[in-house]
Amino acid sequence: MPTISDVAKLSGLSKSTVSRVINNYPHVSKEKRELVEKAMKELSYTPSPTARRMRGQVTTTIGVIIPRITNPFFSYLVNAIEQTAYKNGHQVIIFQSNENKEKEIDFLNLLKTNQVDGVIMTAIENDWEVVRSFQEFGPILLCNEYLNNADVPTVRLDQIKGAYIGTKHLLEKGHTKIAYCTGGLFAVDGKDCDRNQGFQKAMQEGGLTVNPPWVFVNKHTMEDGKAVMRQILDMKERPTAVFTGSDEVAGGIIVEAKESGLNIPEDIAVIGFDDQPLAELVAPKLTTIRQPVNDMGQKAVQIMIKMLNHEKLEQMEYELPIELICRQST
Amino acid sequence: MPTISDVAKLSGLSKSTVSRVINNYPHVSKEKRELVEKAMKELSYTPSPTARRMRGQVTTTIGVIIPRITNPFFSYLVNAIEQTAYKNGHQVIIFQSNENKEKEIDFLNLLKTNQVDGVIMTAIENDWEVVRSFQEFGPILLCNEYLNNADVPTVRLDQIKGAYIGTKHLLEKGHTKIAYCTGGLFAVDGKDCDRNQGFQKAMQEGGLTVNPPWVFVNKHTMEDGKAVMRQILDMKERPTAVFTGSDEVAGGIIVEAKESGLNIPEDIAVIGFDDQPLAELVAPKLTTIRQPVNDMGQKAVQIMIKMLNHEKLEQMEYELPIELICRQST
DNA sequence: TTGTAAGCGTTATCAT
DNA sequence: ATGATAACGCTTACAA
Repeated sequence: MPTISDVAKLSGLSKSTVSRVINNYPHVSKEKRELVEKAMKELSYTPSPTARRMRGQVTTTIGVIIPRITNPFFSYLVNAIEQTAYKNGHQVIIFQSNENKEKEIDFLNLLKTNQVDGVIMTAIENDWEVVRSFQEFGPILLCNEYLNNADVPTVRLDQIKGAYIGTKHLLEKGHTKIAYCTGGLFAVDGKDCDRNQGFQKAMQEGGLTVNPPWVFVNKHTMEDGKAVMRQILDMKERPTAVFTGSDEVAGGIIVEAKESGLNIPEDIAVIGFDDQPLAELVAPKLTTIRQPVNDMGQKAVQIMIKMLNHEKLEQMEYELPIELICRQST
Repeated sequence: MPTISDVAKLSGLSKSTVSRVINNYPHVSKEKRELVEKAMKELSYTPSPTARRMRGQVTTTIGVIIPRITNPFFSYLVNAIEQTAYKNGHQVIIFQSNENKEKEIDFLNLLKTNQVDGVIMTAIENDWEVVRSFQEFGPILLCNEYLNNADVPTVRLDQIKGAYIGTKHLLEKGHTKIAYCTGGLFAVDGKDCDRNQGFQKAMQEGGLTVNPPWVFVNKHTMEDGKAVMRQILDMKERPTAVFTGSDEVAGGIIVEAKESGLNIPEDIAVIGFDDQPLAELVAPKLTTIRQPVNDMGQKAVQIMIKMLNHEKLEQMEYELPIELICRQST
């Protein structure tokens, strides 16, 4: 690989001048500039980002932390982030935390060592106190995930509303025995907590109380969904509807229910969350809460870029709309 | 951020000794080593990978080029690659080419500038002659995608066989009017070409000829699948079975067929490729060709690591098994 | 066993 | 307008 010195030598000028051309500084004569450009072309020279980074300038790489890429919600979110970043000349590095605290720390360390210039977190595994301490090494932005009293810029949806309208919809269909699946626990901070609240609010308004055996926590995958349905089948008193925290789980529930000869939505209604492509694929098609992933990814990158440029943000929280998509599973 | 000099100062030793401890060189006295370790801990020091990279050693970052992350086949493949790499202390950077030649070149340039130490390509957009030229900047490995006469290490499946057993299966079910969907073109090099061959071989053996209007090229997504089905519906003479190059396309075909009141597999049989999770979700469940994504990802990383270490490879081509998963759509 | 010093490819500072 | 030089944080001959 040719270096800046090679270009300098070939063009008969100094490294400084070459550097000035590269970073197009104002005070370089047209004559010399052309000389340098010719030499660069001739050697097909590319500046070394490593060296530049060492020198302490470039801020072009964005790290994105996701739980797992095989969850379509996140693959679509990452896709939106990557596309937007690329258009703006930024590179994206994707990290899977696999819901693992240590791995998350490993990745945040890349911020510390300047491997990435900023981090977009779509989920948080460690306590906020731990994550916060990394803010001194570079900007951190929350996207999708959020904390209720945190001092971080956040791009989020109104999860309370999401769970609320979903549950309300089940109530309107006449259900009174409603089960609830969440990806998190039933009482924590942030996104999942808000969904729990939205669910409980709707239940209360309907004059219903939450039945603990019908609450399933830590459910993420299609397999989890199948397992949930098997548990429900074993119950003496079964719910007539299930609210889930993800389309994948909902899909698993539907597949297993049909396997056991149940009809959907007659015997059991199911509502998903995300509006993933599979929602249209499964039969019956899935009623679900649509999250505007593309907009969320775009917005997140736009804000991250502002943060990297040390621009002031107008707001700390950007909230995007969420809506019910009514199909056939309810 | 503390540097190696800070550690040296605090421990009262030289940078060299600290460096020796970091890279655990043999000849350091236990005494000094402990001194250094204590200082490192005290400062919570992390060596700067940027500086190390500049010095020209570290080879720990692997780039992976995929067409799009929202295709489950690739998200699962990337997942396997990432997990394996992480276990071996390697970092993975994911690039979406979006089937775009320029973007692919942009990413290969990271190899040139030492941003990544090796590249795993799961698809190739540019001509091999172009890609090959990047080999001088670091190891390139083909995974999933392949070329028939190329001098690159490759981890691949027997695509001829895959298409062959799929088509054969349709023949055995008594079909004679078989349509064919591919992600590529109907006559190129590599993976898709082999599938075409497998398809044609089975057709010939069944005494059938390929009907051009029933060949659909460049089909990738569920939407593409729906469009294909709509085209088929408009035909005077319709095929009774469709072989597709991906479960997503097959899913789209099934959804659209059901929408139009057709029964599957009675009116039209559909066979997918990949065995993605959606294969179990769609009704009827999808008959498909399983590709061992996990094994493929694992193997690819293992070989890439060998290449990075300049170890000699026993073979240039590693072929993994492929099998028919028979469900209800045929 | 340990330390000194040069060098990796840039850019910023200070002269000229 | 241009050039010499130091500095970024690390590794590695070479010396001691």
